Amino acid sequence: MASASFHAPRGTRDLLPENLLRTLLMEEAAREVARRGGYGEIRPPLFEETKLFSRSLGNQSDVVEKEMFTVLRRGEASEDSWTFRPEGTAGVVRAYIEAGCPASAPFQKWFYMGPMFRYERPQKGRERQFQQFGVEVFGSKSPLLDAEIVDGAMQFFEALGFGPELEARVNTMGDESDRAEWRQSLLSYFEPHLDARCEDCRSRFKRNVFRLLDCKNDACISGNQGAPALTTVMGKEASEHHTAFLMGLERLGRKPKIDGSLVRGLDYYSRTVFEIHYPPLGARSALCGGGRYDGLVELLGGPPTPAIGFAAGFTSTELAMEEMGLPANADVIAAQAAFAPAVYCLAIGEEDREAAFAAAHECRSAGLSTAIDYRNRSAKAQFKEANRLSVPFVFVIGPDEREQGVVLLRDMVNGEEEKIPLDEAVSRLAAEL
RNA sequence: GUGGGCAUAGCUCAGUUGGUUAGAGCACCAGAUUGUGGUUCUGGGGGUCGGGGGUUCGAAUCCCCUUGCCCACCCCA
Repeated sequence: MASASFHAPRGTRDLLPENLLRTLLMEEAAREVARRGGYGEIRPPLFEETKLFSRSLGNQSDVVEKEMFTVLRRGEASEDSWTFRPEGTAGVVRAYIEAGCPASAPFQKWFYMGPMFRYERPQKGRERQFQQFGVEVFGSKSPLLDAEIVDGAMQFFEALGFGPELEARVNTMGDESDRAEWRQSLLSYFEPHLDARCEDCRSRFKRNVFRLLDCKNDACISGNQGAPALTTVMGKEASEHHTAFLMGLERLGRKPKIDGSLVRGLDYYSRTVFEIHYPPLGARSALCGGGRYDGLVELLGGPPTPAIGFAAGFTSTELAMEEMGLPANADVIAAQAAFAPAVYCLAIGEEDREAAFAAAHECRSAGLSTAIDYRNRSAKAQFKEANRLSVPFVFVIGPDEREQGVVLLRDMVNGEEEKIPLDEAVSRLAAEL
C-alpha cells in the first residue's frame, strides 16, 4: 500500500494479536507433549558458525548450498561467518557437547521451539522465517526410544485436534556403513540408465542419489523397480533395531505406514527415519520429520553418542489447522474470552477520569485484567469499546457515584446494574474470575 | 535459480468500447439516544488507482519499463 513505505521482508510476516491464536495453541501443545515426556527446554542462539551447519547438514544439501542466511564476519571468507539456523538439531547438538554432557550426563531429553531461517523463494506453507517445535534425545540407542519419539510427534498433532487420518510414515536408513555401501550400489545401478531418467533425477544423482527413489515421475518410478534395496546390504544390528522399533510402535498402539521410499534430505540421519503426514492436505501433507542420527555428535566433535529427534513445522501445521477448521469456533470464543479484559473502568465526564484511572489501578492490583479509555472518548464510545473488547463487566464512574463513594457495576451480559463501593466490587470480581 | 498470475480505501472487491469530481460492503468516527454497548437508521473521514515513462483532447482502463506480492517447480518444515 502506498502509505506503508516499509514492508516485512519477503518470506516473513507479522503475527498480530488477532492472528496469533493458532501459534499460541501450537506452543501450548508442544509444551504439554514435552512435559508429559519429561523433556527439558533448551534455547540455543539463533545463529551459529556457518561451519556447524555445513558440516552437519552436508555441503551438498540444498539447505547449505543455497538457502543459508549468512552474516559475513570478515571479508568474504564463506566459512568464517555466522548463519541464522536453518534447523534446530545442529545447534542443540553443539550445545550438548559444549556443556560437557557427554561426560557428565550423557542421557538428555531436550525440546526447543523458535524461529528458523532459510533463504529460499516463499510459497504456500513455506517461509524464510518459520517456527519449529523439536525434540532431541541423546545417549540411548534403544529402539523403544525411537517409538516414543514418533509417538510424541503424533501426540503433538493430536493435541491440536488432528483426526485419525494422521499418519506416521517410517523407514530405516541403516547404519552409516550400510548407507555408504547402499549409495555405491545405487550409483552403479543408476548410472547406465541415467538417460532414461527425468532432468531432476539426473541432477539429484550427483547430489543425493537416495532421492531418485522417491521421484514422482512415472517413468522414474518404474525405473526404480530393480534398484538395490537397503535390506540387501543392511547389517544385522540395524535390521534388529528396525524390527524392535516397529514392535515398540505396535505396543503404543501406533499403526505406522512402512514406506521404503521415505528418504530424508539431510546427511546426518541413520537407522530410523519418519515423517508425520496429514493426507487430506495432498501434496503438502508433511507436517513433521525426524529420525535417528547416531553419528552426528561425533561428527561435530563429541564422543560417539546415539541420538534421535524430530522437528515439526508451525507454518504447515497452521495451514493444516486452517484447512481443517481448527480450532473450532467454540474454542476460538473461549480463547478470546480468556484474553479479554475482565473490567472496563468507564468515566462519564472529564472530571470523572481521575477516579476511573485510580479504580483501574485498584482492579489491576487485585489481579483483574482491566481496560480504560485514554482518548477522551464519550461514555457511549467507551461502552462501545468495552463491548468490542468483550469485557464482561464495566465500572461506571460519574458525578453521582463519586459523591456516593461507589461505582456502578454493570454486567454486560445480562445488563444488570448495581451501585456498590469500589473495593467491594473489585474483590467480588477478583473472587469470581 | 526457472515458470505463471495479480497490484483500485485499513480489509474484501466492483469499475462498461478510454469520457464529468473513482464506487460498494466490512471496519473506523460522529449523531439519532446530553449517563449505557450488542440490532437499526443517518452522516463523515479515508485513494498520487504500486511506481516511472509513453499514446491520447482525455488513462484505473491501451503500450513499455520497473518494484512488490502470490502461486508452482527444485528442495524442504
